[in-house]
Amino acid sequence: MSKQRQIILDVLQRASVHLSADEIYSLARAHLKNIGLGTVYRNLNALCQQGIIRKIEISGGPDRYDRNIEPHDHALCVKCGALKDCSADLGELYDALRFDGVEVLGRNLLVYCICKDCIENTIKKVE
Amino acid sequence: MSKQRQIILDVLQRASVHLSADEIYSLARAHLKNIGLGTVYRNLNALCQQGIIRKIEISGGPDRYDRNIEPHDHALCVKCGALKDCSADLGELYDALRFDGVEVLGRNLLVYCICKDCIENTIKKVE
DNA sequence: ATAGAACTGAGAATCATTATCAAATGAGGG
DNA sequence: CCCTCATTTGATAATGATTCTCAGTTCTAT
Repeated sequence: MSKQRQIILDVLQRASVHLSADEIYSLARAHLKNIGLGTVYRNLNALCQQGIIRKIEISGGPDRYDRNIEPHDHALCVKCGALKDCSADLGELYDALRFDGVEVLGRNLLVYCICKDCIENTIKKVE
Repeated sequence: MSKQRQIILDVLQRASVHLSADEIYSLARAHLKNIGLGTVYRNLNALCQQGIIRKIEISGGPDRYDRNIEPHDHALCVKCGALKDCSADLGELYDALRFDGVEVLGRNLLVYCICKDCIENTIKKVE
């Protein structure tokens, strides 16, 4: 575990939202001014492979990284970009796939939504 | 509906699998030899916006396009890349989100799997 | 026919990510 | 301590998918 990898992991542990590689790079630079963006990607991938963190693939945008490796899903606010954890029960779908002879490995579920805050702000504007 | 857009739509209607923009481009060129890749993207996006086709965003690969606009999900075989339709029931998750004041707009669900054919081929190799 | 709008093909630009590679770092054995 | 060898780094080039730009072409409606 190199100094760089430790810093990247610290940044992720401390983050309250799911960060993109570029955001992690910026935050890491505050601790190690000439860390390279390539190093950030390299270590994020390594940490994913080791199962220490998890990559959340957002279509139409950069991937984000999540320190919570428990299986869970995400809801993306299309207005403000906030990414919130949530959890779907896909047991029935998995069973159906297995019944067809398919081996299920994992999933990537993104729910597009408008979050509570954005809805409230819209209402305020209309008033 | 320009000639180009009609060709692109025909290609999609005729396809038995979900094609990427590049694959659609290749197939369209068989009908109109100097159609541009930009035109393909432009029309695919227009058709999506009109709700005539649907974009399936595959993390870590090019987007695919689907003429089936009914809400449904997809299972991707990580061995052979085959993309199969499937359908999850996310009613409970949607209800939970709505209960929290979130407006649900849609979703993108991709199940990673190993398809029946790939499993059978692996067994044959081992034998 | 003709003006204006919409669309095209070609290629440049963009963005996220990965690959490359010489230099820096680190751990273990003498 | 110093040397060796492997790992990792930072900088930068390369890649791949997609979007943008723009001059030229094709519709459309009068």
